[in-house]
Amino acid sequence: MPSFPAARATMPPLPSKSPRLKRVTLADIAARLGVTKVTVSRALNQPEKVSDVMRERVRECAHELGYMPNRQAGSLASGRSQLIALLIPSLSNAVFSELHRGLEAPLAARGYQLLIGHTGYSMEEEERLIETWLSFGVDGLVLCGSRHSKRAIEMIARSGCAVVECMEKREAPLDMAVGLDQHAAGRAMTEAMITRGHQRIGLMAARMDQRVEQRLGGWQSALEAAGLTQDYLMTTTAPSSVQLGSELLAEMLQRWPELDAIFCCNDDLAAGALFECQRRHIAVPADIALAGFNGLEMTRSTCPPLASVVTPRRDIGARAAALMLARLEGDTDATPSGHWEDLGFSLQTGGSL
Amino acid sequence: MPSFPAARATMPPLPSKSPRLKRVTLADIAARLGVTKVTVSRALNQPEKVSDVMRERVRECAHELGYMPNRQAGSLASGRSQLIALLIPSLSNAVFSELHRGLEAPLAARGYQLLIGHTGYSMEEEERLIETWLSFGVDGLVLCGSRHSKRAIEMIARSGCAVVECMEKREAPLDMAVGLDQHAAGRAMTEAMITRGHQRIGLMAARMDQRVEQRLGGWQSALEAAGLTQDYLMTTTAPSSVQLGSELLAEMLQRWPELDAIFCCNDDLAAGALFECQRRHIAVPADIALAGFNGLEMTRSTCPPLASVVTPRRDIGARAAALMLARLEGDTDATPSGHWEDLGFSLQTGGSL
DNA sequence: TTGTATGCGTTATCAT
DNA sequence: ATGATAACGCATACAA
Repeated sequence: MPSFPAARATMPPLPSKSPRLKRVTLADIAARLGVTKVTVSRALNQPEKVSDVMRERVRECAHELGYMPNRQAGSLASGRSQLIALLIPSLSNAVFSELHRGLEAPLAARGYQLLIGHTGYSMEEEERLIETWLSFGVDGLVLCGSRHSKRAIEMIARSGCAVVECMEKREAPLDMAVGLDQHAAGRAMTEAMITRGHQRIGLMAARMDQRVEQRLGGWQSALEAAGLTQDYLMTTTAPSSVQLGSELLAEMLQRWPELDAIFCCNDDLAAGALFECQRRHIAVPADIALAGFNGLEMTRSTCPPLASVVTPRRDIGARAAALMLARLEGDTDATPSGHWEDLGFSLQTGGSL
Repeated sequence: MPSFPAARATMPPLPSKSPRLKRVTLADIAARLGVTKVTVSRALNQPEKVSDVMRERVRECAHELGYMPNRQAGSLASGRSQLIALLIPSLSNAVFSELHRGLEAPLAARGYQLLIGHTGYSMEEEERLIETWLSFGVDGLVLCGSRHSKRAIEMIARSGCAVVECMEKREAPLDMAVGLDQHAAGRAMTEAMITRGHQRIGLMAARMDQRVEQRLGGWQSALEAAGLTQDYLMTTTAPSSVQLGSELLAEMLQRWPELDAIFCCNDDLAAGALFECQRRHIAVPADIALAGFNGLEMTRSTCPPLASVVTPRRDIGARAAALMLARLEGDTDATPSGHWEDLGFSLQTGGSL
């Protein structure tokens, strides 16, 4: 692996940064225009409450001076920050970036800014982030999953902050919830495999977060209902990756050569398993069937395309945003505390079943 | 694609959320302890400046009351937010999540919180986000790339905010910069293909952001230097995806059946191209060689593993954090405005060359 | 339509 | 080691 040289340098003394000029504030504009700060504030934030000429003069002056509002001051005074924090387990998992996409547009449309925190699948880190964002005065919190530390729950309760819990079925949410039944999804995919005639169906799981455990439960109950063995179970708490999928496949085949299908608890694992099959010239699905979970874009392009459970993560984000907005904009009856929604899922059979 | 039912419900009128109790502030603790707010503030933030007993009494009381500091007020008063914003083009691109990983730990260790904004590869959106975060008083800004709107640059200059520009070589940065020479990287990979004996080397690119264009330039100059044709060029501004890689490969092979190698401007495209080759029973690299860019985890697991340019995005994040911290903590001589670093790259030859 | 007065919760500056 | 006072920049209630 050839490596290419790194370099570093510092440019000749550039014209040093202009000394941090004093911030332009409402008062500056007011002074320049011979009016009071209130008028300026109104001209900018409640334009209808001010005369047309005033409004224009203020705007022009603000632009000229390069005025930039100080939102900390604004939030402090008003008690509302227009900030909503989304806490996700992982940034690199496409599932969460799509959840984020679903949330962002509707929130932005109403003037809310979405903050992202990533917990690394740790409840402690989640607690830390909740504390951080609450102390920055977020108006709302969007969490993943249903398990949170006791202290996190207390802090949230005390703050009175709106909360939507995402991704799982959650019949008694902290506040509101949108998700899908991960257990049912795991069961449905397993049943689909059984329907296709597979009998020795293994399960491969990594990370073992809350949702993976629910999927695993679904796999178990489907097998149990069909009177099939639940012995072919390979789990690890290591982070999921494509490479890990290849490794786990190798290990499972060695331990249980009789396997005729493997349900991988996410698409990365499934892809890795598929690649390993290609390396070993094991035909998928003729020799062994594979399925993943989430239905990421990639699963539709592999050779063959991977079966997967398609989860509506983008819709989940969109609904979470809607609930949050309804709550925040006072439409409180539409979204009482305790409200939850199950957005379902669908099966993509691909070519690997 | 079977679909599974969605459900929604609202639970029976739960014991309604306790009415947002008044926030616990420094003043509450002070009153309870018969001291002033200043003392309480000091006990919590500059423990050494207060007597041992006082410190303990304050801490205990704060805990008892469930005190949570209001950082908006703190920032407003102190002029520093301990907030640093990272603006990335895309959340779903693993390159940026790894950049983020590199940044986060060192910043968190010094008490800074990292904000993430995603621009969708749009300069306008970047400008909007810069405005937003500056108005929230961030102490630092980490940007991707070297092209920013005029207004964005003005706002940054006026704010006096510290800036690190990431990912590209940048010899005259706004403030500081860390990256790699994308042109050189594109050229090096192309040269590696030439060295392997390939003569008709195509390039496949999507999204066409700043860095992709630089890689393309590298490809061109390598071909030019070797006296090879630059005709086999297929670009689209559509977002990159694995599926798109498959489609573009199909189109390129139809147009130029003589191609013996394709340099894909990122790993997703390369993976899609590889899968399409598998579908068509085109041997890689015997019939056609493939290479990607970035060296994502996945490239090491495909069959065969993909050649790729490995970029040190995590290190870039770490260096960016170090520069930012040095600047913010007053160690200003170590990181004068104009400072830049090239962290280099390496080639992973995989099995697809 | 505009202005006055006050408060948001904290930190900074000087004192004591 | 602790306190008094004054910012920080803006929004809100109420008044004119």
